[in-house]
Amino acid sequence: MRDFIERFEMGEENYLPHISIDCVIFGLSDDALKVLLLKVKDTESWVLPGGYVEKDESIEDAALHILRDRTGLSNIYLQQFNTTGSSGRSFPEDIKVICKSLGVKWTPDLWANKRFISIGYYALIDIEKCKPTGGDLDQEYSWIDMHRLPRLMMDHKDILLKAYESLKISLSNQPVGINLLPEKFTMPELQKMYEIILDKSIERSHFQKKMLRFDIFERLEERREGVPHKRPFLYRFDEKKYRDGVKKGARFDV
Amino acid sequence: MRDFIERFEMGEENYLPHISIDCVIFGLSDDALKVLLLKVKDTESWVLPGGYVEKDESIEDAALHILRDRTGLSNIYLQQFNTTGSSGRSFPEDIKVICKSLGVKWTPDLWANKRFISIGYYALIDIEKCKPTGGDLDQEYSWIDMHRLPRLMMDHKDILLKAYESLKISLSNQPVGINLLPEKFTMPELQKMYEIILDKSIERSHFQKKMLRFDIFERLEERREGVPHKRPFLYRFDEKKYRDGVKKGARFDV
DNA sequence: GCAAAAGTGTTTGATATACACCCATGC
DNA sequence: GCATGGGTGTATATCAAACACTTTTGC
Repeated sequence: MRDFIERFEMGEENYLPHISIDCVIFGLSDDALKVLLLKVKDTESWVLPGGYVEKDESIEDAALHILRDRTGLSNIYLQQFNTTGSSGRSFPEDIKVICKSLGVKWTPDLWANKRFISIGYYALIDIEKCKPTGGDLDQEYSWIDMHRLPRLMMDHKDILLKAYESLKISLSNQPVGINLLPEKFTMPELQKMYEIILDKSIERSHFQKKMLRFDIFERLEERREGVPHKRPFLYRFDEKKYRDGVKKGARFDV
Repeated sequence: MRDFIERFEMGEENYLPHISIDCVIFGLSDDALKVLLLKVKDTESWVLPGGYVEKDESIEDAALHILRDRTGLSNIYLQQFNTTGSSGRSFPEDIKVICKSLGVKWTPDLWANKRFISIGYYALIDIEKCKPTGGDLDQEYSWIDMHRLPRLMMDHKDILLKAYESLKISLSNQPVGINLLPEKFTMPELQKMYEIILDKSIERSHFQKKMLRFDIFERLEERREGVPHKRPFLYRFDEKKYRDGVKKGARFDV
């Protein structure tokens, strides 16, 4: 694991200047879409997990490193959604607060105070598989409901909302949402996922028929056990069938 | 108009380091989707119109400046589609060739040789309204058929293909294609635009019914004159109706 | 008159929507 | 037994796809 604070202090030598990576990590729990946020010590403000790009590292690898540090996961579904770079995009006052919380010396001419262009990625993960950590920063972290966001530093709320819009559009045309679920899932679970993210209710019978018509889910012999009422079948996403469908020009609109 | 060569020679002082903007400018002509490319003097290679970001300029403004310089147009439909930044993304040999064609001195430690992160924008324009110029570079330019691309320098072909994929996806869900047409257009013209870009034929009657059901086009009294055969009606895009439709959750899938 | 393109209508099958029915489970 | 959620079936409206018919224009 990289020692972030040490590298941060020598940021001018280690990182590409003026460029940052911000990650929006989505997960599902308690029937809600959640986002992993970090609390800045001694404040009531939160930030997105983020970092910088090493001079010999791709921007995607930089995002993957951030994700691995925060979630303990590799093999993550990752999607670049937006790069934001308005002309005066620098936040020296916020950086000051963050430096204080990290125990790092802040000066007015610190490299991190400069104007930054942020490359945004969102990740979709199965929250059960994830072991979140404060990373090297030993920060407080929390999975926070998309619809009950706290105050976020810098322009991270704008970035987060853009990620959410982007996710909704993707989910409407592609079955990316399966990355939020365990490998085996039921149709009601799949439906709930769509309903939560797209924020609308879907008719049960219609949903099942549509999904099965896509012909990208394999129904298993097993059923979900240990639940009340009738036990729903388990399904598994069939990557190959999906790719074949895409090749043939099939659509997966919800 | 900015003197690009002068600013390029002092690039280290004028621009954000390691960041470039590449623009894919799409237009329609001769029943084909075309892209504005610049020919590098004394070579058989082409490049995308591009540039760098001034230290006090937003990335979107940087793209708009490039577009204005190349097309003479402002008020352009502009869409950011991808940021590419693999770890070794530097092209000193290509930069050398480009410098030569610009009449600019090249050295191995030139700022432009360094690793660059490219922010990609595509623009949709009415090719008739456009007065393309080589810009300050006095380069040869050409509208080139998307399906007959020449050799492109650096990784510009990858960038171009990503822009095209992104355009196709957008066009499948949103009526962005109207930006490629004049203000007044006929249904057959609209249909042709979809057929060209999505690279598939669409049934005439079905297309008209679907488009009119969207309820975002206003049929005018006039018809397209000076054409053989029956004269088709002219239509105009109704921005307000479209926004209302989006608000109400209407879909515009083609 | 003829060919070609455009507007419109018709037919058939597929999908969307709403709802009904039965089944399995925990209490 | 009863409430609840899940699987499946049915009826109707809407839409997709293919095609036919009519109109309008240039030649």
